[in-house]
Amino acid sequence: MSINISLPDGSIKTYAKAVTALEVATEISPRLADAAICAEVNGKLVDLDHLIEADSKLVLHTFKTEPGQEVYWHSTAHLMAQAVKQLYPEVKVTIGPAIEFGFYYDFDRDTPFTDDELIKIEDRMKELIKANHSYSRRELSKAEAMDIFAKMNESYKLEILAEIPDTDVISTYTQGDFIDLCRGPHISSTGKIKAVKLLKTSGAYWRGDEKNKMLHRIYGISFPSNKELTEYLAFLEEAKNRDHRKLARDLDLFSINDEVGPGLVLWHPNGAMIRHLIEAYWKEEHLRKGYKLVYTPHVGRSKLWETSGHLGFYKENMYAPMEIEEQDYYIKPMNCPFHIAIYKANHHSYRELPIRLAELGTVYRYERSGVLHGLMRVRGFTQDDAHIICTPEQMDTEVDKLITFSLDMLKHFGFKEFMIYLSTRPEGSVGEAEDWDAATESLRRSLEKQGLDYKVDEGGGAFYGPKIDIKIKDALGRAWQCTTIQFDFNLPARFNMEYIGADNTPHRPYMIHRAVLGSVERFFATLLEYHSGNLPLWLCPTQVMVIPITDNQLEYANKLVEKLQLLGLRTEIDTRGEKIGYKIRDAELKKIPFMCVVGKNEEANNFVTLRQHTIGDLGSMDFDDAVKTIRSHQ
RNA sequence: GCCGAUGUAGCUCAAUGGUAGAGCAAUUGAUUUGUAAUCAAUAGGUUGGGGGUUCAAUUCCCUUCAUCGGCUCCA
Repeated sequence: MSINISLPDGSIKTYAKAVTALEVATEISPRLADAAICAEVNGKLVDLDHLIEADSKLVLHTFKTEPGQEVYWHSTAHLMAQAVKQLYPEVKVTIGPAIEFGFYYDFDRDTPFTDDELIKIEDRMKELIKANHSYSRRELSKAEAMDIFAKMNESYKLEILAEIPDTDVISTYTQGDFIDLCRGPHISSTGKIKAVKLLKTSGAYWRGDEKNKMLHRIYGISFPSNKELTEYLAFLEEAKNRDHRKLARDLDLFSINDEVGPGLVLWHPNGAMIRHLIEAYWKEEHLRKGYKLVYTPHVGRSKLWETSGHLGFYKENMYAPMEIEEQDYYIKPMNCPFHIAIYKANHHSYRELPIRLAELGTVYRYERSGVLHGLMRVRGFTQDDAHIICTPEQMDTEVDKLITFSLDMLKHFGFKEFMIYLSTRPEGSVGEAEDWDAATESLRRSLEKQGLDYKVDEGGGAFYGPKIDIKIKDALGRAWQCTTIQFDFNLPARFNMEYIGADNTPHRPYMIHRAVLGSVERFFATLLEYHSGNLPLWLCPTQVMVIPITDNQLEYANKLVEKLQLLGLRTEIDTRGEKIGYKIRDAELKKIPFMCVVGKNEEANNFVTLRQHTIGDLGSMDFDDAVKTIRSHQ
């Protein structure tokens, strides 16, 4: 009897008896065997020393694949736990998974880990790497496992074990003197970890629930080479420079003032100009796509929020009411009830639908103090909100249009990569099953029809309807949610929304709640970080800086400014008595896309010398060519 | 909210119990400059707020506010 092992390239290797994944790898190439982290046999991740006893499909994972990275980091987490247990035996271990970048491990101990302790732990890890302990898997019964961890007094492991069905195979992994309950797989030995760095500590609740005990978490990362670690640390440094909060200070875009209040944004002239340009474009596009713009108040009577249900399910995010003439008014956390009120101000025939109401609606939500973050998470923000009210027959077309519209708009701002999620019905939802199904299928159909890659988040929808979320990936690989397209089966019923059908009887319309940018604040922050502050020309508050070399060119320079401004180019002039290098440096640091340098030569020939941000001197040319060059970047 | 760190001039940062400093920015003056920083002078502070210990607090303690990093990712 022979065993056939098929590899991803289509080739098949035949063996007379059972072989390990590592043996197969070694046969292919010693380098692969060295780089291999784990194996995938018939879709199941296993250790490299896993014995293959029947015909199988085999994939070998290195650090270059996602499963490979995950296993590598997970094994490093075990290594860290080993180091911690050696240094601080009284600490109890809990869990330590791999995450998107690196890993963490949560420990139960009275005091947090200090920076000095982190260094000690890292040093111990390096010693353990040198010792090159192998990770060995052992399968055992639940009772045996309970016995082992009870003796070690590892109560969290016992808690985890207690939840595993008795019939499941339990496995432990041991390296050196450290044993951990773990499904695996793992790398073959600690020596495979070449570069490791512990990054930060933090508090984290046991199982993420704030009712549970707070544990102490250590985050870290590891790589198969020092070079990769150095590159990763440089990448973190780069991320810091791109942080929208830093860019906002450098470019004077916005600030958040202690006296005004946390999470409340002050838009400075430069930031406000960019915002204005975003909003103007947004409005124009919406009008072009058949939306009607509306404006609604910032507060509404408690009755409205009772009807909408927000006082029931959203109260903890709402601010305390203010009393006006013995009536409670709430500042709005959402725009929907107002848009519905506009819809309901008139009777509607099916002939009028779809109705698309759009508003840049500013809302206020209570966010817990610990979660505020620059413009990404604030307490007062403006949603680019719209509500589409349509008949069931129109639903498909509307969803289809929405997805196209959203992606087109995001692309216009320079974004290229998107992550799309379809979230389906959660438990405890409201609305009819057939409505949910119809809406979910409509969303799915549109995604399929447009050939878009998407992930399904089963049960991840809002309680009132299924949704599509589009997240933007920035240059550093971080994802930010922008677009959300959500069906709502709650509010139309609560507000008793209707239209008169062709049959002359009232019908309940479908309502789609959507935001393309998400919120202007978050979108602005994402945009800044994505472009590293080098915004597309059409969004720059100052597009051209005119730089006269000496005061003798002031008149010529001022005329130039006037001409550029007349053409609609946002132009400033730097008349300070500084040297040209100084003024250029200043304009470069402010990330102004174009500089017009004018001296006596330019004046004599009626020329300008153009310089482009980050590119440099573009040479002398006449005015029209300069404008043409600038506009070519529009 | 919880855990930890931080809070000194507009910005970036010094000063470990004994009169709070620097660079950049700002203001003034000189310089009129050719592609990423000209020189000099001046001004700028209740060291986040409040309380305490001390002869003396930016420094030690308490409290409060804010900022930063975390708090879903199943052994």
